[in-house]
Amino acid sequence: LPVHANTPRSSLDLMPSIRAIPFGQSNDGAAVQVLHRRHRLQLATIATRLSLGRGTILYREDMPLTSIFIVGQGVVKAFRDLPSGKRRITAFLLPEDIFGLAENGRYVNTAQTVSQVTLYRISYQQFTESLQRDPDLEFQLLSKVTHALRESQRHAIVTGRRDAAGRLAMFLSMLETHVPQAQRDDSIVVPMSRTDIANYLGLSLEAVSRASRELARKGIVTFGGRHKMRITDRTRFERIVTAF
Amino acid sequence: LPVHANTPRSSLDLMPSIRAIPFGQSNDGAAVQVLHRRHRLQLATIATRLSLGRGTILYREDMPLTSIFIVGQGVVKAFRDLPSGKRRITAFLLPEDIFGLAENGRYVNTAQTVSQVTLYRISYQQFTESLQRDPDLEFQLLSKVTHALRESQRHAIVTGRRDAAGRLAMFLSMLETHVPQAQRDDSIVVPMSRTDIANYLGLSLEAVSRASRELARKGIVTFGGRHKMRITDRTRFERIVTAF
DNA sequence: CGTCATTTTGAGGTATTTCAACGAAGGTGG
DNA sequence: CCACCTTCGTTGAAATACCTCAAAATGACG
Repeated sequence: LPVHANTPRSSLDLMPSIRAIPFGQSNDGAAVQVLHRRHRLQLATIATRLSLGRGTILYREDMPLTSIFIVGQGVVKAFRDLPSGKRRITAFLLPEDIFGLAENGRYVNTAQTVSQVTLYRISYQQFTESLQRDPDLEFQLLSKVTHALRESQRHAIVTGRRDAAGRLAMFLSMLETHVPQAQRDDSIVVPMSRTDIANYLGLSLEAVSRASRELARKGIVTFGGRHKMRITDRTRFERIVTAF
Repeated sequence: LPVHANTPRSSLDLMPSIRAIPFGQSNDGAAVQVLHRRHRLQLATIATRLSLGRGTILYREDMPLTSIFIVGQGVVKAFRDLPSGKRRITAFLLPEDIFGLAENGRYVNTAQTVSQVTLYRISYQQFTESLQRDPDLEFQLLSKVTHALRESQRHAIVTGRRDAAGRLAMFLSMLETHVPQAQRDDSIVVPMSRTDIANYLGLSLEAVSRASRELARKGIVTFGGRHKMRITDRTRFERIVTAF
């Protein structure tokens, strides 16, 4: 499945900064902030760059932990499939996020690319060795995991809302803040499918579809295709996001 | 409000191990595992021991970060009050958990004691200094925050269930695993109120009450007062916990 | 042993889930 | 470049489960 898998490299330009690092004996998640230049350089020397197509599985739940990953471009989803057949996406990993959360040496989620993605893969062993050699790097990682924890709590609060439209609005608001927007206009890129959004928000696909239509019908947002949207009534949009 | 506030101490016996440490520029949560003996000793020298009654507010959302806390005995809840008036408990902090999650120098949740509690308070500044001096301690903390992240994801999955009885069963199951059980019999201590449980599970108080009654009526559990319960049909209990 | 807070119970309202089927979009191969 | 096929998304209607409101009952505390 890996399309490209180059050997370790040292080009700083190609090694992205890190936003989040859930890892180690347990965990996954999305984190934040940027590593210092020298940390990036250090990690670049032990990272393998990957370019992967949409839908590629990086690892599955319960598989032995072998590597952690850093997102360069694109979006990855981390999810768990429940006995009922339902799927719960625990986090979307965006550029600069680091992921590969594990527990007792096994990944706790399944990771799959949502779009064409550029990734940096680092063997877990080498990663931990780097951490032990560099306390500063470790502190950066700690900050990132902490941030991921905050994000996870936020996620729990969003899914606690009763109204589908409100949950969707909060999700779109989060996209606007966190997803790199290449656009010059004020449109927001929605890289994931409606199904993915439903699995993230804890709603049925139909509920997400209806909520989208509802926001559009009320003139609050406009969709330009399924992966691009624009907020046309910021006031009412914020009111919905906040009103809970 | 603090009932007792002794000066810093160095008694290792009285300084509990740490289970979770969400802290720093952002974050809160519950974590896991135990610090090494010498770490506990080190923290004990800078910690202040507190003995607090039920319902004591330790800090409020948006207040400036001044200290982090470690639970010795008892239970603390971390929550956010939403504009609608609803309250969402993001985590229960149990013995050995460390908490005081903040973001941009301000606590992200409000922390309040659920029962009579013994706490260790450490000034944030001294805490970070200890971390910088001791990379091992920092690594332990990283492990704990990572664990807290896993717990938060688990919480999100629990609240994603549709059925109240199932959510309650998962909650009770979690209590059985994590809450110190002084009892010699197989009964489970439920330190928090039904209202707290409702706020944690994202249900109404009435729904929790009805779910409790439902489990009891079916003979799956038995309640001995509101704060003690016993699982009388382990098979069906596990079936409910797992069936989702 | 009385008061206050918490919990239980009942009845009705509402939003989402389900089930089913149609429609649109994206990808592949001829 | 078009047709076909598969996946994804939209729509409609009924069922379910929780929420809300209101009131009684239970338990905690002093």
